[in-house]
Amino acid sequence: MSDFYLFNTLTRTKEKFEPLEPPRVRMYCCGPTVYDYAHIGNYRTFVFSDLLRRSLLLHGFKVLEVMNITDVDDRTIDGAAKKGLELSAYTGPYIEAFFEDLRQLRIRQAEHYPRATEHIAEIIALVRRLEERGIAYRSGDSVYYRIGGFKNYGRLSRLDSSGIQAGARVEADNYDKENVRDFVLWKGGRDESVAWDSPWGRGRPGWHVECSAMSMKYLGETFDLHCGGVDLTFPHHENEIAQSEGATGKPLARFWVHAEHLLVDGQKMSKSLGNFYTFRDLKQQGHSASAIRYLLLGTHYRSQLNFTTEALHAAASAVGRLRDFHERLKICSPPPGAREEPALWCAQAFREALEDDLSISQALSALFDFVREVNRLIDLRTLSAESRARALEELRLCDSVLDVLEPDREEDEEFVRGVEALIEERNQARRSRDFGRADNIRAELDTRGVVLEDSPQGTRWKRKG
RNA sequence: GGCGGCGUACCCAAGUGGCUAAGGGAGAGGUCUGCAAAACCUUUAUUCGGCGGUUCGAUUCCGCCCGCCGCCUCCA
Repeated sequence: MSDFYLFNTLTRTKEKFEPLEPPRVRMYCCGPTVYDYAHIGNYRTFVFSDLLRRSLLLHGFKVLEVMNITDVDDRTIDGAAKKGLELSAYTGPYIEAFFEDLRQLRIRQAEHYPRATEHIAEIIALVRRLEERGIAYRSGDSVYYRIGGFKNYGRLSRLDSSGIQAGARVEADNYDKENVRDFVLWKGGRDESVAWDSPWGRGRPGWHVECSAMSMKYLGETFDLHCGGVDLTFPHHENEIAQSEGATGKPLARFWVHAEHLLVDGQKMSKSLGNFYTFRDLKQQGHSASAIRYLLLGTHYRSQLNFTTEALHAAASAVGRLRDFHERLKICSPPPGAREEPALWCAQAFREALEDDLSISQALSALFDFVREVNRLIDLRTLSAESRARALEELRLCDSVLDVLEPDREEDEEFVRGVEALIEERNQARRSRDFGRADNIRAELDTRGVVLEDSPQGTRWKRKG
């Protein structure tokens, strides 16, 4: 079997990836904070983790994936307070919306989606463990992590203390801490409605600690890989390492993999610039989920991805090309006696590209070379039945990662009957050489968003765009 | 101030110390078609931000400059 390589943020090099207990890969991905609808920048990261997951599967690994749902933090608490809702009543709809977006974007489900609010006991246990080791200390009503007690602090992000201090924004409550760089594990004494009992009084968990507690619960003290957006490298992942390794004395994850940011029209997405989009916004503008998926998938994960309307249209066209090819391959009738084409493969090159640090451009290049070649053979009518079957299998393998071939929506029966009735009427007109009538029907269907394709095998139709 | 990334055709985007600088989109011409669509063929970078250097040879390595972007305590 070939090897699988990934760029490891810990070493800043591309390394051979091997799980601790092959073939099972245990991975943890930082998920959403459910204070609002997730935006396309978030989905860039989640599509990346989906690509990683599917590439691991294509390679032959088994995957156990955990993605956390952060349902308690300042933003969710503020949001709930503003609307006068209980925290869970506020976050619930956003959690549902998140899963619906994942479904439409065809991001495969992780095995577990633990929520912070459902793991308070585990979080408290972890903080106690850190206390016992002398790494956590109490100050006021809160508990903090003592950076000085963990010698590897800064190893992942490669930020030294001077760098951190030079650019530091000063936190409002830093006077509670022994050192500005210390971070909070348990926030107490805020007299908020959102609080749990703990050995330190009522309070709530700090941001980073949930991931340490939950990854440990579902994946063990050491697992294979941890991924998320680049901005999480510091402080979130650095702090996760400090918490987990501080408590266990064992490495947290062997590989850290980070997805670069998405830009919109060349700039960081922000509400003030007016270039802030949720997945729902884009759907509303008429863009298909598969085009969005393809666009998010198509740029290497360690490069910034510039999201533009033009690129979205290009992605839609590329998906259309693959789908047209798939349909054409399914219906083409191989002539008897055609020779098997030995050169007809692409899945291996596709897979090998992905095994090389998810080189998606190379993978797509191999796929499209294949599409052109097979189309050519179909045109020449030299594609054998065996080659056709193999080509379909090759395409299926590639699509097990891309997942863009299936149509985005279920057609409702009434619409389909209407379209098919008009197609039949048009074909009668064509048989009687009434081309004016035939063209009128084509135009009518066009206004309904339907494009026709006449072929020796009959008339096919598809949705425009 | 510290750390890091990027700049390849009209757009997106791979890649390599020298063999025709992938692939997708868009445009142009052609084949096919009643018309279309799809598909195929041809075509669009003697050139890889600029200037130097190393080298027989650099887009690829080194230096400087210009431009863009990110991180440096709660942002994917």
